Amino acid sequence: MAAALRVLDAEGMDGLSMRRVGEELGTGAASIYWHVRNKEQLLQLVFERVIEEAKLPEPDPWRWQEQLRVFADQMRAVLKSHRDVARLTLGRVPSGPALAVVSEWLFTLLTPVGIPDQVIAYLGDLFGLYVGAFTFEESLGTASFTGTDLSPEQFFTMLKDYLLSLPEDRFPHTRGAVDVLFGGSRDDRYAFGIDLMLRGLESYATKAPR
Amino acid sequence: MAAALRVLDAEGMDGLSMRRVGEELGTGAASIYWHVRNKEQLLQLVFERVIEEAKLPEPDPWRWQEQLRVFADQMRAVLKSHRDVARLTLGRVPSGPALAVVSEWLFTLLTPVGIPDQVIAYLGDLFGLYVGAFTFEESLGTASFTGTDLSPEQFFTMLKDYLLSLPEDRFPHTRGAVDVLFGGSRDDRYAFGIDLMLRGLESYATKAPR
DNA sequence: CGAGCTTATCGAACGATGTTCTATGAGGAA
DNA sequence: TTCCTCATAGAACATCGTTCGATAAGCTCG
Repeated sequence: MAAALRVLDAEGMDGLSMRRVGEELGTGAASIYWHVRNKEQLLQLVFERVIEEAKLPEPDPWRWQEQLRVFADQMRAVLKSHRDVARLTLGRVPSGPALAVVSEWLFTLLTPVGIPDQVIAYLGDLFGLYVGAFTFEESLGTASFTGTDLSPEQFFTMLKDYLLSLPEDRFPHTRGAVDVLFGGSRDDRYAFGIDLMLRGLESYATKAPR
Repeated sequence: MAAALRVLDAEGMDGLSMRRVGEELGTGAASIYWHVRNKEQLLQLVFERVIEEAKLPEPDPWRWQEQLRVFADQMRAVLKSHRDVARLTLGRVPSGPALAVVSEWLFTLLTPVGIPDQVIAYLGDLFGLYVGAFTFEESLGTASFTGTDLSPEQFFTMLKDYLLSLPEDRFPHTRGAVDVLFGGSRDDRYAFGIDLMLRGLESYATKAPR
């Protein structure tokens, strides 16, 4: 059932209509409503289905930072492996089982180094939010953008030129740092966010794992 | 022009149709397309209009952490002050002027404490992403949720019960921490994210401001 | 004055969407 | 055979973003 939807997801999210799904199944559009209450529910099923693809390594508290990094990369890779699934993450809570597994994984990884339970709990949320939001923007990507019909490259060079045209006395730093503002790959930006959170987490880690 | 849209934004985003906007203006729906190319562009205008409401304090590097915190709270407050505007932030780049102002503010605030330019640049992105994503979820809030027609309270207590029904040997931490997982106000969760980033930033701050 | 241009609006229509309703079968159990 | 469930089909509804052509109102310029 939800399997035929993956086929659809592989051809994009806009244009994922009920009729299109029905066509994919060889049935009509209305037939779907027997299996599923809403389109919303259908999307939720797709979402959960994809989330379950993530595999977690055996938690090793001695290398908790590295493992969190791997976890973050994993999640992003999974979300990006299916077209537009990233757009479904925000505001969705993963299905019960997946939630439990990730939660337990985080606790067994981080409790031994002295990080408080409350911090771990919030961190799970935060991680999910970050990877969700980042891949979300990545998924929107270069689409439509600002309502103008400029290509993303055009748009960015325009913005760049604008920043360079700023009065030098009022925007000295920004003018000088325009290259560093727009430079950097997406991977770098993603890694930076994870890194910043990890650095923050270190200030909570009091013990060495025993 | 964009003024009449704020009135509409005050009555929700679903149901913000071109026809409704036209009605608000006392004109038809098609008339809008003379002023604006797309609905996308119209939303962009609304977004920029709202972003400009944010006021930044005079940057004071001696209290950079406190000021970043109030900045974050400011942004969230602004995004929440207009219904559903939060849903527009993700994937959007603020209009040129606003971008320049915020960027300059960040540089003058953080450069004096020794934080590298590259970090500041990425941080601007990250902050925007975080506040955008958080308010986004807040805006979706309790709507529709998982495709089921349960109220959010019902949903959460169900999820809670599920976690408590887990086998104790395989999910010891999660079972024990179920209250801390679901406890905590939204404000607390938001503050935690900001806090974690600030703690991470501290590890970049090498100098005391002079 | 009036011709022509820009500015702005209007109504009708098109195609597409999510969803509902009702009718209609297929397949097994009684 | 009869009945019940599982599943599908088609038609229709309301709504949406968008396009098109016609139509004025207000201005400038000859």
